[in-house]
Amino acid sequence: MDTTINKTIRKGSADKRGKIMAAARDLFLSEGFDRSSVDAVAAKAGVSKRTVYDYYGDKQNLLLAVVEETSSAVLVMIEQGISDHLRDFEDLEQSLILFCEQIVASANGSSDYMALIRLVMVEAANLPDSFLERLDNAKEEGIIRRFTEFGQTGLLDVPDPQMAAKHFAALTFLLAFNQPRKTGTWGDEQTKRMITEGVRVFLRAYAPRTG
Amino acid sequence: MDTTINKTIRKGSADKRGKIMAAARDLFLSEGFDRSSVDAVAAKAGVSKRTVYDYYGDKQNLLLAVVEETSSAVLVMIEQGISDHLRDFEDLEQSLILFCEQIVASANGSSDYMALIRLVMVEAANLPDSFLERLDNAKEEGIIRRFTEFGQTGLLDVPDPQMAAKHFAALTFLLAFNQPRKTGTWGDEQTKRMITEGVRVFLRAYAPRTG
DNA sequence: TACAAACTACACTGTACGGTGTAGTATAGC
DNA sequence: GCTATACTACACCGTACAGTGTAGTTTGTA
Repeated sequence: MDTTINKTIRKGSADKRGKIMAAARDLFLSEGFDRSSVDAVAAKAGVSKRTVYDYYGDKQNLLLAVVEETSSAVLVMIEQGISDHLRDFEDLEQSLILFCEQIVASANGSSDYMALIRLVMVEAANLPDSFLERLDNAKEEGIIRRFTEFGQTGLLDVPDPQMAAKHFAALTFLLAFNQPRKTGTWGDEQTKRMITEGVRVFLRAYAPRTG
Repeated sequence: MDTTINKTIRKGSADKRGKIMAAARDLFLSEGFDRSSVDAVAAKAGVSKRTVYDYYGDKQNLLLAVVEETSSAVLVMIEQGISDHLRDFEDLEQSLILFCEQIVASANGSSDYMALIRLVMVEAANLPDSFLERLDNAKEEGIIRRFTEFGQTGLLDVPDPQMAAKHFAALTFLLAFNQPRKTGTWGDEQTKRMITEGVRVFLRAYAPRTG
């Protein structure tokens, strides 16, 4: 989707555009939308404030672009995790753990899932119809597909793959993300243990029935 | 803790104080801290802006009071849910479901857990040392105690009650709260189903070993 | 009724910020 | 060199809002 305003579409450097996006993303995700001034975004991007307005029209539109870009990054990251760990593997438990760890680890970059959710929730009123819902559904899709297959091959007992995906997410990264982080980043030992335990509980509940 | 500023402690109407608190709570939780002006709080409380400042000193301090009050309300609400459903019961599954439904239902009032979490997360930088952590721990305590007992009486197999409490919360209300809500409130059929399924998965994973 | 505390109404200050307008500079293609 | 486009620097406007000061009004109480 094109999020630029009509009046002035700069053709030239997609470079500047990228720098503005990155700066806005960093600031919005860490400081929040209201607390980030356009002046600050411009300064961080190494660009004049006027250029920001020439590219994105107004602050609202910039937010929209940031949310779209970050959503996309999050989805790509999840897809990557699936490719890396849930296509070919030997130990299901170990693979699920690695998958989660990769997701959680990547939340300290341009695809911070939790920061995005927070931003979208707070700013929901000013965003087009339920961005959150779309993101929420899209995020699950890949996992649902894998779980469906696991069900078919008898690796798991999943009568409702969508619900199973929700449960899996809840027990692992959702739990990790909702954990108060002291140091500012995830990835510590406690988080790893939480993921491991979450995966085990999931597998215990969704193990194939042996009867 | 007394959150009033020193200079003028009004003795008279704790009534006004309550009205200001309620107004600030409603506005901060629904609109967010930055988006709520002190003028709006005063108007909603039916009180002059000056009175707000006389009682609470500044906006920051008002936020602090709101967070403390709401935290307290949330904890009381959880304790109430435990008393109502997890002390004496016949069917564990049914009781856990009722417990969760009560928690989720009460999130449309003065003890909106999720709104509080959101507020504290966004405003974390301006709040005393990790309010979030304290709230997070306190919230689990009651549940941990119940699960510990369930473990002792053989109702569940819980080697680590704290982790079990986290898993339970994740599978039920955490999941429900993170669900995008369209209508503005929870409590619909989909939420009920999610709670039911979450409780079942929890019980499947933590059932006593029959071996 | 008299007095003090509680409270309101309101004017006012300072500041931060979204957004615009514009003159001037850099740059690339002709 | 000429010209158009991209961009900066900067002044500027309007507004929203935190917080204060104060004069005057209400209200509880002796």
